[in-house]
Amino acid sequence: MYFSTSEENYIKAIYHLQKADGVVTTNELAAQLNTKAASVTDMLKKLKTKKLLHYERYQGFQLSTEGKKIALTIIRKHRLWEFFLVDKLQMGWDEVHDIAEELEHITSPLLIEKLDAFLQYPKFDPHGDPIPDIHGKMASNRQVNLIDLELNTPAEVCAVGSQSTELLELLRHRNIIIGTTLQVKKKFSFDHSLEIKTGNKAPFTISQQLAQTLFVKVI
Amino acid sequence: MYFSTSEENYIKAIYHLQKADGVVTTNELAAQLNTKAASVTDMLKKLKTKKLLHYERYQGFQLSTEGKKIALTIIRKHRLWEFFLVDKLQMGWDEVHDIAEELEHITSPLLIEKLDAFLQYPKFDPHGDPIPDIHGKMASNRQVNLIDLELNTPAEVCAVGSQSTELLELLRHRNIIIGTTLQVKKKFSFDHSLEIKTGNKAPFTISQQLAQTLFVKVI
DNA sequence: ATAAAAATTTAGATTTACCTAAATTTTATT
DNA sequence: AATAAAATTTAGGTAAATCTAAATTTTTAT
Repeated sequence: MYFSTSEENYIKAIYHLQKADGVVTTNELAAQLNTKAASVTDMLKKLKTKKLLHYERYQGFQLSTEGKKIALTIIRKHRLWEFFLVDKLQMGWDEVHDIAEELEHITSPLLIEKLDAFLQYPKFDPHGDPIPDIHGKMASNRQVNLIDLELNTPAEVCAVGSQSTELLELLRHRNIIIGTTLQVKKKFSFDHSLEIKTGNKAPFTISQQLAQTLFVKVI
Repeated sequence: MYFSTSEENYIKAIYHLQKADGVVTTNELAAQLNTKAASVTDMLKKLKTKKLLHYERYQGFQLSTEGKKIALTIIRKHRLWEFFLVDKLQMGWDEVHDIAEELEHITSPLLIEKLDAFLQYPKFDPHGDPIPDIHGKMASNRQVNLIDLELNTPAEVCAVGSQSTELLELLRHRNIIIGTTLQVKKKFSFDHSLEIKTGNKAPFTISQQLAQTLFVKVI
């Protein structure tokens, strides 16, 4: 089945958002794609008829198994191209994203397998994100300190740096447990505090001290 | 200025056709692009307002200087990617064209300069066609025997293999002189005769013997 | 529990790049 | 030179992916 560039961009964006929030909402997706909610609704209907999406109006949505499979092939292409651009063409890791956004829509599967072989089957892209293999399997993510987590990157809390009761009390208060999914929305350089978002709730702020004791894996 | 994939495909096709025929006609371009004459007319108007084309209705058309410049950047990208696919990814020279048709529309100029450097500034693509440099300059084409000229590739007659009066008489009859622009439209394996087209005229057939005495440069 | 606010969907337009069919212009032929 | 044929353009329409504005549904807050 053929997918347009626009369809592919929606599939990929839904994949990333549902990793963070479980279920995705129309406005959230519209914001992610810099488009309007009405346009999103149109595309959701289209993806539903193509059986890529579980969607009931007003109820949020998620990719189907087939949809996730498509998402992973696109992410695979994106990350392989990023690796190529940095490793072979000597570009900076910070200047390759937009180019890879275009390259990921090139259709030939043979091209991607040849590229993967040429690059010697890299496991991580230049940002540290794992590259799915041809079957969609990928290494689990590197564990990073919350302080180092990139903005708007969904991650899962996987370890804490201490077991002090004070820390655990604070975490309980913030509703953070091992396995909680979150993103950093802002970094304030004045005091290195972070604005955090978990699930669909309103963002809140945590201190540098707290962030330094938390370890996360990018999802 | 931004050009859509479709605009770029038209520009490139016009460039190749005008190399062969001097001036391009609507039906010719429609045939080349597998589309309809009416669609071509629409696009011609658009390219004219963008000042890429000299066009008066019913009178044929040609790229402007600016249009040619754009065409050369697209051809540059196409041929560099073909070189990459064959030289680095080990693909066959016969399986890279369609992939390069997609890759040539990737927009980043930095990408292309980095790619050119990575490939060590190749002068010819895997089909023997010269690769324009960043300024649009390219080596003159390799001289090949007409028998070996690829289908639908505009070429210019640049030498004959003998000066016999019989040959010259035949050439005069066929209206072929040094500098004549032609394309091979068909190859008949039964007797190795070729169907040839020059300018806007109806195609005609020439024998294997005649083709073997003619040398051409791809334009 | 209900009204206000927020989120989502529907309705109806717009732009790009196509198309078919009809009209027009050019070219070829008698 | 007139007319038939071929080429080209115009007119009007379609599908994809957007948009704005209005209507609907869900959520939130009193």
